[in-house]
Amino acid sequence: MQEINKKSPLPLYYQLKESILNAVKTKEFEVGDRLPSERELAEYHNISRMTVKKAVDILVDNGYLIRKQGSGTFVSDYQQSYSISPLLSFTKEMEKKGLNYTTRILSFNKTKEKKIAAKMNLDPETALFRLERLRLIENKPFLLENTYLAVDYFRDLKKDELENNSLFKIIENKYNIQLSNAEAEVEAVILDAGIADKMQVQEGMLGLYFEQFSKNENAEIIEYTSAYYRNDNYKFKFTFNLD
Amino acid sequence: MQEINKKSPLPLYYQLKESILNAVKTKEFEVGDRLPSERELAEYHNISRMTVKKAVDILVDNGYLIRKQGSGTFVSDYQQSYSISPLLSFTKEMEKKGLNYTTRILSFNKTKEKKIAAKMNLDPETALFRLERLRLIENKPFLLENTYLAVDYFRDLKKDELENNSLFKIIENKYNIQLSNAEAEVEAVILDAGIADKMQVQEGMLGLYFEQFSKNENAEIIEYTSAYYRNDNYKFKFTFNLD
DNA sequence: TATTATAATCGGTATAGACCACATGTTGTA
DNA sequence: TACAACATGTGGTCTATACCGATTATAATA
Repeated sequence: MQEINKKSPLPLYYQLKESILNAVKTKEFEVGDRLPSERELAEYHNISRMTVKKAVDILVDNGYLIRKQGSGTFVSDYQQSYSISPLLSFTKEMEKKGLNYTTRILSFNKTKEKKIAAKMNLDPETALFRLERLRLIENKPFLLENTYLAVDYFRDLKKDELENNSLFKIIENKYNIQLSNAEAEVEAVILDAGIADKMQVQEGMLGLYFEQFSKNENAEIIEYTSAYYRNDNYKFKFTFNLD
Repeated sequence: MQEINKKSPLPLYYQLKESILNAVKTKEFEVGDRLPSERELAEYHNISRMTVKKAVDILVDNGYLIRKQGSGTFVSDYQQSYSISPLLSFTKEMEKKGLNYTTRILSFNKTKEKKIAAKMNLDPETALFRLERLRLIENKPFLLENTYLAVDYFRDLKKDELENNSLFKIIENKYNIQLSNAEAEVEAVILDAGIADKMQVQEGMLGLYFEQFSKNENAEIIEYTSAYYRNDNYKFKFTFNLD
């Protein structure tokens, strides 16, 4: 278990949280194991029990640990519900199904949009790349997506590399950013004229509106995508684990 | 603002949390308002600041309040559209978010429906339990779901145990079936008269239609649910891992 | 008047200690 | 042996206090 540095500017509870998390991930503490008691951890690291509690609180809240009063704190076997986002796996999913798919880049430019920056927990003045893509299956538009990336993370991003590579491969390989998880929200919408035109459907048709936030291991939002799906022909499908 | 009863068996932080939440809901504290400082709240209720902090922590975590160091704690405007993950257990999700929820069992009976059985990869003549539930958040209908279970797997399933327990808990604990994963599909729909009536919204409103197949470790479909979600107030949200 | 220091106030972190409720292992007794 | 009583260890709650860093209001200065 990693030591705690009292002279570090990082809060003690934060260091301890990371230390425990690390021990869980490296299997030093395995699923089902009982952690040292709060009092033991406090004594070991020479910090107060309340500080230990704060670190454990966070990990319990995030599902990594389970507390049992009178008994101890244990490593959880809870895994975040796993699912395949149609956005992420678009390429893979299409190949698996043997469908003809294409992606058209409608636009790629730098912008500054305060609302988007706020959603991404960035400074309102942050420069962003905006990538608008239309995805087609069997030559029929299926998905229209707007992706935003902070310029600071993605210097030298060029349109032509986006033409030929999956965005997620670029993020992970060229920029060496390890994406950890993503949150997504779906709602039903009526497609307005602008969207309907791009997707070659009639205005007023039903569609799905989708927002996705992809995060790195420090829970910083790396990528934000908003997208419209056609509601016919193909369904928005995903799977997730339950154990 | 509601007083705190030191003789109550309820924890002080819990009482204070409820008190603040109540004050927010009754507009005693309106969106954007600054709350009394932690020190003021502590003095007013004659409790320690750490206890106030714990109450505020929870409300900040649930999105009701926003803290600004050096400035104060404010009522958030985010609570209007809260995100709900339907994929995990509804019960668990609601408790985590600290929302008031109820489930009404509209009907529970045995049926034989060939189309449903076919979807579940069962013999068309298989007897099925059909469970119709209406789920409410803060007393507003949010989700109307129809769940089907094969009678063979769930002998002795009674309505009253469904009233008091999460279905997933019953499946796992009473019937000892380990659910492994699920597939889900979402599409946008217009709520027809029958559905809209049950959900207390106007006919013709937008909603989400959701189908879910839960499988055990042998990839047999144990549970099939079709559901309608209201498209306002709460968003359909989910998380997935990327690594 | 405009700017710059200073003070006051806010939440953020941390401590040491206290008592409670719950779970479990141990011990003494029937 | 079986059971009840007890001791112990665990997390749950709570206090009073302290100092830090960020923000804002106020006062001093140019």
